[in-house]
Amino acid sequence: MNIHSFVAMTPVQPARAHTPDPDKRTAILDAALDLFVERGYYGTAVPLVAERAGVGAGTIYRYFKSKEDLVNSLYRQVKQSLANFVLMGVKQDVPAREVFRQLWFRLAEFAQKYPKGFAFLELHHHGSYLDDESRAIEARILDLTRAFIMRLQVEKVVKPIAPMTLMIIVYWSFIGLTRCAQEGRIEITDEVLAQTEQCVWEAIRY
Amino acid sequence: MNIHSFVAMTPVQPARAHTPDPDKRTAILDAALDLFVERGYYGTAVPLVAERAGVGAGTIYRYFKSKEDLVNSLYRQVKQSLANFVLMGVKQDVPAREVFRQLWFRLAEFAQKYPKGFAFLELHHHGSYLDDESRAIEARILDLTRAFIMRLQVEKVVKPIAPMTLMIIVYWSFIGLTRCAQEGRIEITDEVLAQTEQCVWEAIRY
Amino acid sequence: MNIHSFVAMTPVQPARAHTPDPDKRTAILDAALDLFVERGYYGTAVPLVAERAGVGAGTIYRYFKSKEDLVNSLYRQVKQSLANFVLMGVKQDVPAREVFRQLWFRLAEFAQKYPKGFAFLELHHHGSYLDDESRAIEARILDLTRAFIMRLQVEKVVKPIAPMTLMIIVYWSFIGLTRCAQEGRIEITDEVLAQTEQCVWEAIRY
Amino acid sequence: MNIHSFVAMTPVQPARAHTPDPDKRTAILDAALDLFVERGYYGTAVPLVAERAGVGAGTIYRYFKSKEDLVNSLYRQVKQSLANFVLMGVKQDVPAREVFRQLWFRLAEFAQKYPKGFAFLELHHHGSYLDDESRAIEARILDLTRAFIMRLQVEKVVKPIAPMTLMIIVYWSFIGLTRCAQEGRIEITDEVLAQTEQCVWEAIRY
DNA sequence: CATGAATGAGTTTTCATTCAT
DNA sequence: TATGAATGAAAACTCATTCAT
Repeated sequence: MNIHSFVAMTPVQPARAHTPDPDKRTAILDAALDLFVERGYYGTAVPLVAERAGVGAGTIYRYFKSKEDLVNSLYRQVKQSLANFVLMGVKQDVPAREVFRQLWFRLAEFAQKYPKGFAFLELHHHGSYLDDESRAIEARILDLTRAFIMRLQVEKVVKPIAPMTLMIIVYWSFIGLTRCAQEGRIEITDEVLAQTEQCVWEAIRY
Repeated sequence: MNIHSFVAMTPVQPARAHTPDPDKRTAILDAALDLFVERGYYGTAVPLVAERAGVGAGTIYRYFKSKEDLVNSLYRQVKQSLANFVLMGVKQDVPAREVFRQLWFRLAEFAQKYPKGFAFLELHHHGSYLDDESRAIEARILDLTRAFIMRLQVEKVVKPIAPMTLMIIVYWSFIGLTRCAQEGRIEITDEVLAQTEQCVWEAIRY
Repeated sequence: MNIHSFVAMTPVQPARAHTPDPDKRTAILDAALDLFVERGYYGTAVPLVAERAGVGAGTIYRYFKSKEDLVNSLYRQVKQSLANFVLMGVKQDVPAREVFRQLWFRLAEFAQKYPKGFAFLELHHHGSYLDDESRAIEARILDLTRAFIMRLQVEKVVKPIAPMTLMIIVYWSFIGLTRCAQEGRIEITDEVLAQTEQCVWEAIRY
Repeated sequence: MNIHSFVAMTPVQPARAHTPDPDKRTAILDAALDLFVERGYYGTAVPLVAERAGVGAGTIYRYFKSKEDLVNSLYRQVKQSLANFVLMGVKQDVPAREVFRQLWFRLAEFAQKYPKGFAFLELHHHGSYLDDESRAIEARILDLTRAFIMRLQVEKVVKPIAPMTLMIIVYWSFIGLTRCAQEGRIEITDEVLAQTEQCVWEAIRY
């Protein structure tokens, strides 16, 4: 069970006429995810990805234009998966406090189910190789989230300051949590999760 | 004006008998800081650092044993500078709320004065090349901070939950802020800074 | 015609599954042998070996882990070939004097057929880069030779002194001969060979 | 007590107007001898020679044109010292057998007194860097030795074959002895020395 | 004169990408 | 179409030599 089995359910991957074997593409993405998280982008040799994926080195280049294209494709898929997973799991017809709680725990569920996927999104210094399309996806997700926050602001349940600021506090607190957990500094128990959720809510609530 | 002009005022750098030209050493560290932030550690070739520093490629190896030694020296200097800057600028004989405010704005002042230095500390997945000494410095700073939080907990001004959790919320919110500012997503005005400080305080206060 | 055409007939080279082109491996070994003899190990750059072998520089590293691995592989093959060639060509059911003569001329035949191979074995100060396996091969050959000498001593046909001493006189006299021939100081004719064989025999005979 | 204190007694070093400090020159040669024997020519960095000699790196280039010039100067001095030492210690008005014994033990005495000097002469693959002058010295010594052998041949005490051949047997047997001693394969006791002298004499005697 | 910091050409080695099979 | 052996450009690092002091 891997993130791409989830990814596969989403309409993210654009149909590329010349790549007739989606299983092989998925195998390559899975292998790349594992290795990028373990060893970093620059520390991962393409032939190694091929070997782990069980394909020839040249085959990778039938599915991806370059190593950079591979990492960008991966980034897009995982980012989109995260957004889908979180947003699709939230019932909106409940009080704002409850919606927030759901979002937080949905985020936690994703990070727990697909730790490598989440780690990949936040662990690296993506800046140097992300392309415009990847940045566009990020921007779209950001817009969705901003819209949601603004709705809460209209309802006067969260503070009337720049939505971006509120998002940063919530999301980066969560990232800090997972990062520290990865490095073994803390363990993310249900209790910790509940406590931090409460803290962060108090940070943003009206 | 660069972080090392600040670093130079602190007694951080261990005297290395065989490197008699501190200017050149500083020039190399400055160039490395710029480039590591721009392109990442693995994305930065040593000759490029040399060129930007205005020295020959071989010269780097007169001041640093290896590229890894260079990045670790840089990490230690900046990390220590940050700790010194923040802790030395805080008056302790004031209410806890005020101490927290001072810490936050001191952090912000550092990040504003030496944006690349702060970015460097948090932008990378340092894990793969930091050595024991660098980790020791990190641990020492962490301990200091934890001790401070526990004092606030005894005074019942912050929540009685794991100090690490509280630290994460505060510090990673700040990191998120600077990271987004770097990427041009927000601008860190005095107002934003005051608002976020207030939010984060509400997250951790008792 | 090169030493490796001989080597190829012997079961020396261990099967390396990941190197499916023995021709290319042989071409690299041949080029390395030429160059190491001409310019020494440290005087020979890897790309030069590649060029002479007619392959890319990177290709060398598909067949050998490192330059040191290359020189050790070469050393082992040549040393083993020499031992095989000499020992396999000697009939043992003849008088000791005759066995010695056969050994001497067999050695000479090898040195004449594969002058670079023989030169390589003795020309260098191998000490600094030979690994344990290479030394083990050397030790094994030494033991065989020592055993042979001790048999002659029991038969009272050679002097009853330390076998190592006798070996040194014989083998290093031969090495001196080939070295001087290489440097053009003498020419190794059949007559010279016969004369020296007689001299050396008189040195060690009882 | 080092070989160059001996060297100093010989008229070998040509007066070079621009090198006014023979002590410093000697210090450099001594350091180079030590290091070349320990680590080989290519394994020895010039600044290391300077450090061991207690001079600046640049100073070496006031006494020697280049690293190659340094190794050649060293080679010439040691080679000449060896020749002087051996030839000057031999009384000629005794029977040929006795002269040979004296030569052999004089050689041994040199190798024992100045092991590094002797090792340097024979340990390396000098071929790649020795210049014409060094080769000329070698040739001169060779001629002297050849003349001596031819006298013995006229007296019918050694075999009437090419003098070079006889020289090779004697000298390379001795080299083999010292080389094996260095590598720890044998120990050169007085007994071994006497035995080998006897063997080698029997090799060349009429 | 003597120095030793600085250099850049050269070293070994890696790896993203290609292309003959 | 899929492969993986081959490549060569580029990486980190070394060191003989120079030259400002």
